[in-house]
Amino acid sequence: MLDLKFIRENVAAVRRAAEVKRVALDLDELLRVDRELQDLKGRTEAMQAERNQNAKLVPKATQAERPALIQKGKDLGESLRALEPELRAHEDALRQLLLQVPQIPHSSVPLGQDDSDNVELRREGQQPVFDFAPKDHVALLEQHGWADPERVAQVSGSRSYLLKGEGARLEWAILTLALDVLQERGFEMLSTSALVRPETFVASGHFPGGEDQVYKIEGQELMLAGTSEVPVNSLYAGEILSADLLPMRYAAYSSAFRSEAGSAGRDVRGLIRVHEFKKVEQYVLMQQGEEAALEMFAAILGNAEAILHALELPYRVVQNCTGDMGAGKVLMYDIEAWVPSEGLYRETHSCSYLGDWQARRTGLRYKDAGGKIHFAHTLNNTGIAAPRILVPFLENHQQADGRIRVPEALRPYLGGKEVLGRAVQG
RNA sequence: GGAGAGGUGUCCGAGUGGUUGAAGGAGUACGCCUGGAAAGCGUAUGUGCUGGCAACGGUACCGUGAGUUCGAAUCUCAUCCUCUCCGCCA
Repeated sequence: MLDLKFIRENVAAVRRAAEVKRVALDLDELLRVDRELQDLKGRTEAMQAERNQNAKLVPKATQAERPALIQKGKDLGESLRALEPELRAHEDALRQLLLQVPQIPHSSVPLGQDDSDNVELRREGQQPVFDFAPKDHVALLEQHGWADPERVAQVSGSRSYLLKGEGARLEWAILTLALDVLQERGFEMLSTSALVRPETFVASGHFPGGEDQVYKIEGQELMLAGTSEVPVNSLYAGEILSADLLPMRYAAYSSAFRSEAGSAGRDVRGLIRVHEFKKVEQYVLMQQGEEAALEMFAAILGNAEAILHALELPYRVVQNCTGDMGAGKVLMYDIEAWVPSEGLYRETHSCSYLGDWQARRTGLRYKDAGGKIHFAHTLNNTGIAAPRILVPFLENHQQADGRIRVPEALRPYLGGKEVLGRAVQG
């Protein structure tokens, strides 16, 4: 959501943002509804003023004067009621339109239609060179007995996963390592529920638009969040925080649920795209100010990179183009880790700066030292998402015998083991 | 799931139909006092929209939504949440 005044005064910029982000927005309709609502409100408030004045006269009036005043009050009430449906319709319409208004992208964002227009910024780490035929992660899981896809499908359907033994411990170890890295860097751990109210999705910006990606709980007004960004974003909804509490930096752990409606048959095999996964999300609430925000953006990007470094995974950093960045975002970079079996990089992290777009929806403000009130700015980035991270992890660290080398930084989390799994010949 | 109590400003807390945006206290800010500080004293201290250069107005908001009324924080209904007790339970 953007400031209505800003929209009025920057029509061209908003129009362009919607265009390059490929957001369907009838800006002219918005402006029209806004003008009409202003007019309606003016008339309503004038009548309310008159009604209030009139009502104040009643107790002072003599018995003889009262009936006339009360009648006048009734008439005013009648007129107000008559105006109400139109007023409400305009308010609703404006709110709906405002929810569709995209954030203005940062000047550095490349123009583009979709993820094929994203721009690679840099590559880090060495892609492994194997002197044997490398296996894909599904084969590796199978070799070590760490997964059981057929039985899981019977229990939970497709796009569900199960990890066993060392495989399960490995997932746990990686999550814990990520949490430790973030904690060292000043992030407070949150363990959050994925079960949230529908309005929190509106506040985060996932609604309207992402409804079919979300699981709804039958018979309850609760839904399952696809990221802890949703509950954390709404944690301070409606509050005016003291500025000295900011920035708030959270490493929020939760399960994440995604229906994957519309992903058709993509990535059904293995651990890339599952309905329920575990994620540590970096979430930052801070004061406004682009310079500081961009520094924070770099910091949370750096945190994710530190985690990948610790896991010794080759990756690249990609800047998302306007068409692939989401309506609410000012700036967005993805981190993609190298997946040898596919010979390409796959997204493991997604780093975003939203300006005050999210906080306006959430109603999250803070009071600065001078007593002025501003909307907070929000940023988020994946800390680590499992099991997807296991895909590059297993594949990059496989050895000729199929066993998995454990990077040094991860060994303390796995009882000091340097290698996982059982070897097979040939 | 059953029974009861309650949700008011940054916080505590008064307020059961009329001039209450809301007593009182705490906190905070500024000033006075003081060698300095504390205490004390004085003043100020909600948000959105809207009118105005401004001073200052108008309007809405006392969990949320609907209703009754000339007029609602105060009455009615629904709903969400919190607390206590019972039940169940990882």
